Amino acid sequence: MAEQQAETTAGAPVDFIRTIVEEDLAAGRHGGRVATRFPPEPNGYLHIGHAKSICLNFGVAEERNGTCNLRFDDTNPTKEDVEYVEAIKADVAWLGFTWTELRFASDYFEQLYEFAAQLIRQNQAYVDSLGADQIREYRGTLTEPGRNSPYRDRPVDENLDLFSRMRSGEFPDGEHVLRAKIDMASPNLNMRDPTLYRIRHAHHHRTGDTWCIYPMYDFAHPLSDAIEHITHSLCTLEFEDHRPLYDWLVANLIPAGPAERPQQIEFARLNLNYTVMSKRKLLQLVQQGHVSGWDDPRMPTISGFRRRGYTPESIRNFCARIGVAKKENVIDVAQLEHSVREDLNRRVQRVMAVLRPIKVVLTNYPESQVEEIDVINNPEDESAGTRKVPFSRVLYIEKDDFMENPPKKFFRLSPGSEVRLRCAYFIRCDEVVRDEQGEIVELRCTYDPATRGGDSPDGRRVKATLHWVSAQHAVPATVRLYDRLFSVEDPERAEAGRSFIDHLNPGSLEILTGCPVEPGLATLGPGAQVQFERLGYFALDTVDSRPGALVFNRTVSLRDSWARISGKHTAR
RNA sequence: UGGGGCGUGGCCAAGCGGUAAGGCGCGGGACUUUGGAUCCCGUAUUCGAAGGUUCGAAUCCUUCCGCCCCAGCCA
Repeated sequence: MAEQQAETTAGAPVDFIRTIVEEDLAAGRHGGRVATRFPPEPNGYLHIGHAKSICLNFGVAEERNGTCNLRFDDTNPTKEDVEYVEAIKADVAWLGFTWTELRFASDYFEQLYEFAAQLIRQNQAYVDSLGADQIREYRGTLTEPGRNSPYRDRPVDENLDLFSRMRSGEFPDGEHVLRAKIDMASPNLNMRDPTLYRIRHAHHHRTGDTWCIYPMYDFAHPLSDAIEHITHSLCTLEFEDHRPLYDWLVANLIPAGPAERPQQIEFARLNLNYTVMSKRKLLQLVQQGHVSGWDDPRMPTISGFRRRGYTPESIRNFCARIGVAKKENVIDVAQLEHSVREDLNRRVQRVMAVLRPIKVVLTNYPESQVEEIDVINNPEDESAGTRKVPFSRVLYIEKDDFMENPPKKFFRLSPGSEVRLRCAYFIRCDEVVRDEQGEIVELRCTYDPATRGGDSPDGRRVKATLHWVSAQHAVPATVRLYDRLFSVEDPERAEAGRSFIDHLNPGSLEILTGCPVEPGLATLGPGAQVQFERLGYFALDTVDSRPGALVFNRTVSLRDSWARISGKHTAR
C-alpha cells in the first residue's frame, strides 16, 4: 500500500506529454522504448525557451530510462555556422544533460536523397520547374484551393533524371525544386504539394561543397526521426499543421507499422515578459550593439543567464515549475527570479560589499586599532562556518542606510538612532558632516564596546542591521547592476511605427565603480557566486574580471520589502 | 470567409461526471544579528458566454464569443 502510493506519486505523469508517453508504454508500443531528441538549428544561441524544450526532451527520456539525442537540424547552410553548434553543445551540457547520440541532419543527406528518389519512384514526388513566385500563385490562398503545376505529371523517369541532375549541380539556384505530390486542394496549405528539396549552391559548415541540393525541414525532420528510431517527436505548436505531412512521409517511406512510427506531439513554447525570444530579434540586439553579445547578462539566452550568475539547477527548477501544456503563455520573470534566489539562497556565501558608500567615523574607537570580526558565512547552512573580517575606526556603509529626516517606517541609521553593524557592534549617529555644497560626506558615530559580536548584554534591541566595510581594508570593485532589458511587458506587441527596439530599457545596465568590498573577495575566481548581504546575489564576471580588478554582475536583487514600503522600485 | 489549435484567479497550472490541487505574485501576521530566509493565514461560490443532458457539470451535448498559428525554394 505504502509502496504502491510511493510508486504512483513518483511515477505520476505531470503533463499531457508524459501522460501520452505513459499510455504508449502501457500499450506496449515501440517495444517499451522511449526515444526523444532535441533538434536545434545551429543558426543562433539557445535561449530560455529552448531550455524548456531541453528539459522536456531530456527529462522524459531520463524518467523512462530512454534515450535523447542532440540533433542539429542543419538543412539550411546559408544561415548556419559551427560557432553555433559549439555554443549549443556547451549550453546543453551546462544545463546538466547528456545526449545519447550527437547527430546532424546532414549525416543523413545521402539517405534522405534515397528517400526522395523512392518517393519519385512511387509517383509521390515530382520535379517542378515553376519559379518561386509562380509556385506561390499556384498554391492558392487560405480560402481558395490551389492549382496543379503544369509539371505535376512529369513521368517518373524524367523526374528521376532531373532530380539526379539537380544533385550533380547542373542547374542554378531556383531552377527546379522537388515537390511531394499530395493535394493542391487540401484545406491544409502544408499538404498542397510541399517543397521537399531546393537547389542551393552554398557551402555547408559540415558537408562543405558535397551538396548543392538541400532537404527542407518538413522532409528532413520526420525521416531523421525515423532513422534514429525516435518514439516521441516533441515540438512547438506552430508545427501542428505540419503533422499530417510528417505522418504522410513516414507512412509512405518507413516500413514500420503505425504503432511503431515516430509520433509528433506539440506543446506551447515559453514566452517571458519584459524580453524578446525570437532568434531573429536576439540577433538584431547583438548586431546593432544594444547588448555586448549573445552572452550579455541581460540576454534571455542560456549563455546570458550563465554569465549573469544563474545556476543550471535554477533554470531546470523553473522549467519544472512552469509546466508543459498547449495554452499560449507568458511567464512572469518574477517566477524565474524566484527560482534563482531559492537556489542561491541555500548554497552561496554571504559577503559584505557597499555599492554607494558613505563614510562612518567611530569617534570613540581607537585610531590605529583593527579587530578581526567573526562573520557568519551562510545562515542557511551552519556548516559554512564563519570568516574573519577586519573592522576599524573608519568604515563605509550604504548611503541609503542613512536618513537625516527619517519617515516613521525607516529603521536604519539616522541622527540619534542606534543600529547594529552586522556581526560587529551597535553604533549611534551623533553628527552629520557636510561639504560646502551641503552634501553629506561623513557620519560621526560612537560604538558601544559592550556589544561586540552584535548583541547587547543589557538586552537592548535595535531594529536594523547594516552591512559595512572597513575603509582601510576595502578592496575596490566594479559592480554591474542589471535590470530588465525592456521597459514594457510585451516589447513585441505590434504598434504602429514602433519596433521592439524602441522599448529597450535605458536603465538596464548601471555600472558602479570603486565599490568597497571586504578584502576576502580579492581571491575569488571567475564565475564565483556570492550574496552581498542585504543587496542581492552577484557573480564575478567570467570575461571582464581580473585578479586586481574585480567585476561583479548582479544576478538578482534580494527581495526588498523596504523598497515596497518606501515606493522606491529601483532595487539597490 | 478555409484549415489547425487554445480558453480554469494578476501570471503559470492540476483537474477528465461527484461538488475548484499546487507554484509565482499580492495582502496580513509570527520570527529574525540580511526590512533576506523561514513559518503561518488570506487571496476563483466559480472554470470565455448562453442554453441543454444529469440527482449532480470546469468536466458530456449545442450554439455563440475571444485569442493564437498556416499562403518560405526558413526552421
